[in-house]
Amino acid sequence: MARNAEKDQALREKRLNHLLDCALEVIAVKGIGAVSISDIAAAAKISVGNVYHYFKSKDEIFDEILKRGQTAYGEFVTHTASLDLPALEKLHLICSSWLSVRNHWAHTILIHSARLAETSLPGTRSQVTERFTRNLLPVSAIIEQGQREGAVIDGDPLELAFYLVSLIQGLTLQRVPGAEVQAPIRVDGVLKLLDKRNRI
Amino acid sequence: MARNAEKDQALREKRLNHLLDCALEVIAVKGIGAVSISDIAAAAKISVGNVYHYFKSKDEIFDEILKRGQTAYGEFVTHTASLDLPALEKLHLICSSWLSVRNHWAHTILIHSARLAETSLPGTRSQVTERFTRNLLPVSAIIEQGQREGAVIDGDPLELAFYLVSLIQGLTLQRVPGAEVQAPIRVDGVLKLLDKRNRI
Amino acid sequence: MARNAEKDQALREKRLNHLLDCALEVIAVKGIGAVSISDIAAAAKISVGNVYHYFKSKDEIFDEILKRGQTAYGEFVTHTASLDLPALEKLHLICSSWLSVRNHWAHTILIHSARLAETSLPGTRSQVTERFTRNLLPVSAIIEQGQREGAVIDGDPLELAFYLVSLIQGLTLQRVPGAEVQAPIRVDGVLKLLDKRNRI
Amino acid sequence: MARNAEKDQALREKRLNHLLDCALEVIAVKGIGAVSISDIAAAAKISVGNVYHYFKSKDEIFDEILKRGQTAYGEFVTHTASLDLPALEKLHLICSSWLSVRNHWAHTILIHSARLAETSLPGTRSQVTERFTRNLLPVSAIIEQGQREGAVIDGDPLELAFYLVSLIQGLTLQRVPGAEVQAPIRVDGVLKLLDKRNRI
DNA sequence: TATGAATGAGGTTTCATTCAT
DNA sequence: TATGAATGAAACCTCATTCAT
Repeated sequence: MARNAEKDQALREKRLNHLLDCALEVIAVKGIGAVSISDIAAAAKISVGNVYHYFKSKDEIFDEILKRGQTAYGEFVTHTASLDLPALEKLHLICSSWLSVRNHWAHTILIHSARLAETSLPGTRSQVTERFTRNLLPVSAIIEQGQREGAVIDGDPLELAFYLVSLIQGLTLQRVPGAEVQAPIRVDGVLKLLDKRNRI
Repeated sequence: MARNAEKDQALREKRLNHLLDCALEVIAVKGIGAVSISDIAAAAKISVGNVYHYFKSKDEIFDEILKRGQTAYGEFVTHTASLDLPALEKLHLICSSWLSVRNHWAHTILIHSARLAETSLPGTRSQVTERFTRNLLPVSAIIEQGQREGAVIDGDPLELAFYLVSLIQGLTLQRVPGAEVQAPIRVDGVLKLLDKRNRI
Repeated sequence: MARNAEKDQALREKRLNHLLDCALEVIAVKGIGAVSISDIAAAAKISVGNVYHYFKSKDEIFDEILKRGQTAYGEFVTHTASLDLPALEKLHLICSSWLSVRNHWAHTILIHSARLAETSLPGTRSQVTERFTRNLLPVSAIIEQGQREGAVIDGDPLELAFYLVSLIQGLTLQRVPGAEVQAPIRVDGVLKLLDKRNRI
Repeated sequence: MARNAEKDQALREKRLNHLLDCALEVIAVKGIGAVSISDIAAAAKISVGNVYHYFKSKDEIFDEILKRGQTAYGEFVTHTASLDLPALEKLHLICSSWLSVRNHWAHTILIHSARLAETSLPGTRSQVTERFTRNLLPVSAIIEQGQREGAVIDGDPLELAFYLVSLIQGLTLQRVPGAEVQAPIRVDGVLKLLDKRNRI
């Protein structure tokens, strides 16, 4: 009668991921701050009380979403950096992915909300920031590659990476549904800011 | 007529401004979303109920702060644009002002929070966005001037202005107290992204 | 320089009456319970604080309005009773006045609201009831006259008066603006309930 | 599945009804307008917050009580109308029930309060009035029967029903605890107003 | 008398979290 | 695990009344 412990664990993992997916979805729709536990529970079609069998608190849910999102982004950037491509093409891949996928949008919102809010879990903010900083490194490496290729303007690669990512995030925030700034956002346009060649 | 109507009005105006200043201050410290009316009242050293003699609702307070901040910024940018200076120097003035003054920081936070939150006042979000868009125009004019001077890279001036402002805002958000990204933010570095000459 | 004390008193009386008129008006529009002191002050175009120079409390205002209304009604009924007319014509006068004049409507509402609410002034309810009961007497006298004339059905005159007035009040309540019952209210119809002759 | 869904639902229904009963009780004692959610919660011996698990707002509670009361009254009147009895006896049943049962009294108060107050739920007032009007129909039918029997005076049956019900309600309002009018209320006396025979 | 700012108590409502089943 | 009722703290807001001018 006893279940396989391993299988149980896998099942739990799966439900947990489902819960986080639903939470992110509902955050994207209602906006963080307006999202309650019961919203999340309803989205995942489980009961309010049951949410607490998977997470200790609401903040832990947000923490987990952030961790997942930033980790996935970090892996994507690291992988992109390792490709055999010119630097500008790599950056193009990264920027267009970031600006196009809806989940990235929600994550950006969450990252900034987590920073802006007085979240109760003390570590959240510093962890978010730390992961953010760590994720700058692959981008910085790409930029360094671009400088070696003569394709990217001079300057401290980490600083430039920081500017690029901040710009992308800034642009993402201009696209909040219901408050879209009416100005074009084009990846090519953004990358020209770093492009050394077409200036002269 | 034991009171002077004109003086009363001036007094009211003064107290109202004081209240808004205190509110911005406390928002800057605690972060919007964590700020309650009683926080604001305590900061201004008046009672909670009295706040409602000056504003109909919490949202109206935020609206007013936003309006004041964006209007002041708009005037500053417009004035800067009208100076008799090279474009890059004008941009330098704007960026360093924006990145250095603490109030600007709080305003940026507020602007984004107003967008991210499901605020009840229906017009808030669109008004914020509209003012934001309008404030792009003087920056765009400066960039156009810079292109005529051969100092700024080619491209649609409004688009470039949008990128510049989004970048500044993105950077501002990386400086939330308690979550500062450990990477340098230098106005000169930022402006090199637009600088045509020192690339070649 | 000193004003004439008598004139002062008259002026005060006049302002006081104006205040009460305005209060009744605004109660009629907004409904009691939704009316605040500041509503009344605004209607009378004086300041909130100044209201308290004329009345000790909100309840006292209501008390006074009720007293004025019930007293005026009592005088009207007493006067009507003293006329040299058949009883049914007297009743017709009373009923049509009651059902047609708007102020009467507001007074009826007030009377019942005063009873339904836990008003703080302890005497209010009993005073309202006492005046109500006293005002039944002239109506009762008219009914007695009608019985002597053979025009009104048999029965204790006071009891019949009580029924008639309760009926009028009940009908008045069916005419609250925004919730009017769609059924005809005709004085002739009402009086047929008391009419002895046209039945047989 | 540690719980039984069907049983849960029944339990909820039961608690909900209990809550409404307690609310009506406390309204009857304190008068509507003086009743707060915490009064209702205390009467039902649950916490304030928990009230909101059953009703979205205070107004919804009032709506629900009104609906229950008017519906029950409508069923009672309809049932009475269908009995095999002389019309006057049917009317006697209805009037004495209405005048004697305490709950009816509280309901009448509520009905009128709902009309007098600027309630926030927009439909409340019109719904109350609509149900009131619909509930006139069975009474009207009884009166028509009485006219065929030669027992009830002539006139539009609906109009007479309206008068009768308004009278009953008017009398009910004279019995507010603490403000009882000292005059007899006798069902026989009331019905004589409609009685054709004992006049001549 | 006249003003309206100021207060403070009280009301409604929301919601993260706990708990009995 | 799973449920959703229950709690309690905290938020927003209203308003009768007082008070300094």
